[in-house]
Amino acid sequence: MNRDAKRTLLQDVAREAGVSTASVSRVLNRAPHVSERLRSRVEAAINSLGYVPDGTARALASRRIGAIGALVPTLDNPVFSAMIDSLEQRLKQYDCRLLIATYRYRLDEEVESLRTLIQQGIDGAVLIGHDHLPATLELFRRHEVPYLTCWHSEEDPDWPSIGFDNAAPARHLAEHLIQLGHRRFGVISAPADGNDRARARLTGFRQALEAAGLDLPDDHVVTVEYGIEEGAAAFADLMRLTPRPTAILCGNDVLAFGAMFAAAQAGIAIPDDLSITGFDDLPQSRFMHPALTTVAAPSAEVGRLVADTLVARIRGDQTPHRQVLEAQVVLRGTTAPPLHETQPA
Amino acid sequence: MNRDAKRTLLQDVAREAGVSTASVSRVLNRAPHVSERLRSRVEAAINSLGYVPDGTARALASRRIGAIGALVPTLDNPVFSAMIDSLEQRLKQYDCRLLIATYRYRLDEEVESLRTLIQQGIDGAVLIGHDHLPATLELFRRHEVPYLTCWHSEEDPDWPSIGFDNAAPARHLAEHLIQLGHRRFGVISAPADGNDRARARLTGFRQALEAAGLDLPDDHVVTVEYGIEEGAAAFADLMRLTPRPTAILCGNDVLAFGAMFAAAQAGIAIPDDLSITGFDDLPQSRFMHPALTTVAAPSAEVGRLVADTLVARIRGDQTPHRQVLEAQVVLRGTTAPPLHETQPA
DNA sequence: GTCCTTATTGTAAGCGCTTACAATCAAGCT
DNA sequence: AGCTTGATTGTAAGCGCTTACAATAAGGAC
Repeated sequence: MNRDAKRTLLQDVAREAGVSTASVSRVLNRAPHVSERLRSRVEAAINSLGYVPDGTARALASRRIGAIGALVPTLDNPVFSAMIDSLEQRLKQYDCRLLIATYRYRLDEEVESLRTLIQQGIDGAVLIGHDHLPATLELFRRHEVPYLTCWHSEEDPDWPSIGFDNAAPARHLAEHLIQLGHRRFGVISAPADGNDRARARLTGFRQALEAAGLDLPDDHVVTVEYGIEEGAAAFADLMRLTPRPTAILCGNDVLAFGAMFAAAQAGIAIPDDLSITGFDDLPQSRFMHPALTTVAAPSAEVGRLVADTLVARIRGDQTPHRQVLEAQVVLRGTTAPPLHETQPA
Repeated sequence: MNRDAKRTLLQDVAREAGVSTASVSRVLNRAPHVSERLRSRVEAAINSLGYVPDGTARALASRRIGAIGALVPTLDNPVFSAMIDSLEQRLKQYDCRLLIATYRYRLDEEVESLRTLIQQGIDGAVLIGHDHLPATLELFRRHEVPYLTCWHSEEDPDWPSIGFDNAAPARHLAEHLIQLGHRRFGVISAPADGNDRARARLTGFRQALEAAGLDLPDDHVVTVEYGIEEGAAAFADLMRLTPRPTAILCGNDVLAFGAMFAAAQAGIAIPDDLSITGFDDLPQSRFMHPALTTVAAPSAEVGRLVADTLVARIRGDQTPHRQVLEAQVVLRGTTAPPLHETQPA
């Protein structure tokens, strides 16, 4: 922003209205103890001069920035962009802007981005998930920046959170498949390193299998980066196992899309020959053929609640340390009993 | 950010290093005329005190913010979030942060958001598309904020741009279908109001049809909001026409997904009974069954180029007023000759 | 050795606003 | 009328940094 141009300043408004700068500032900030008469005089001056306060000066003097930072692994994943979308819309209602930084699942890059954001000036910040470097916490503490994590539901005194249990719905998904008669499972997971959500989902799958006395050999768990193509490749790997799994649990919908695509290519019928599940419930998941059985991550709700809660924290209000939302299993068309098998038990 | 805690200030660093505040500032800003000896002394002091400069004060004094604003209709559309993702990554290299605001396709909300961003402080801004209210331009001019528009390629002295022609590829898509033998077309378009891209694509479709002497009655163009469901509903409308169109041109991939879904539901085979095209080339489009014929919008490339160009403009460098990228038609499986028709000509 | 340049460094005046504190004033009491 | 009280408004000191300008030091040329 070029300020060489002589802008109208608060001072000019004060002169125009014949009041002090303090009064103008008070009107601007809706402070108490301002008479109607003064207010209207100032407002008239503001309008006639087209005055726009300088946010930078305001921030310096008031120690409030009017913006929060959001650190997300990537915006490429619709599940995050949906969350950010609702977060931003809600923040607007609090007259608060949104600064975004991505770190491509590299926690050290997360720290760096956070450092820059804090230095740049933010009133608060929200992170995704529970996995973070100690340096991250240290930054928040040191600069006394209110913060929140989301998308998980771990209980941790260090990390206030708004999210949902990633393990339980994953377990339910697996239990559902077990109940349908499946005994041999394959899993396609996102890299678990620095990604507690991926780990929790995997844990959920494992819990269900273990409880049913089923085995999940290491080579039945394929870890791949996020992406349809990656999901397809992982699927191909799993199909090379003998005997083949009859159900594939995917760590997210996009991986499941890839698996479904690869299945179609290979002439494997879903769900007759093989069941597949996802996690996230992206908009298109219910429009697939067949529609994807998955878990509905409450993206928009998380975004809204993060906005409300973080703003409250910034104001110094008390807020719950941990807020857990529902992530419902959505049974659709990609899961069915394993038809071509004898079904024991 | 709470500054009640006594932070280390630039002053403290100066005292610790036994130099003036100006010298510290010079070191911080890599200014010329600083001796090695002084530099290292100051750097040592900075490290030992763990000093972090205050971005707000810096912004006020230097008149540089270190952040740009991006105004997008919505992040819910992957095509935009992909662009934003690459924009942010590239900006990081210039040590520049990204402020995001969405306006849900309401141009008056765009103006308001821009006003807030400018007031808050941004060094530059990027808008989507060519349709904007005069007030938007007025804001840029008045506050002398460097700006850019993207995602379109209109030639307009008021609006520097980085994007691609939306009409030409749309025309090519229609021409391709005409060449395949199609004569009766349906169009599913996003609302054209305030959305030049949607209009341009529609224009492209019309040009091709007109050139071929084909008619496109008003009831063959259905306008719906963005969304799979919306696309499906529009498709159903078009299928009620008699005689039915043999090809449906969709304004974007998501609408095409909806159409494909509805077609499957209705037992209409794509592409045998009906051809469908999209626009955007979302990641999943090539993984549909059949894979979607569409136009590849260079999202990531636009993001990168916007970052490079806007930063250059902020620095005062000369940059091209209009940069046009390629948006290639991608022929895939949803388009084929209209089999069940006698093919004239 | 003196004077002029040029490279470094310091001094201090802002950047445009907020806000503690002081001053003012009208209203309510005695 | 004189005093108190509380609501309004003004005064001016910052917020933490950058940078124009002055001052000083260090080379060179004569």
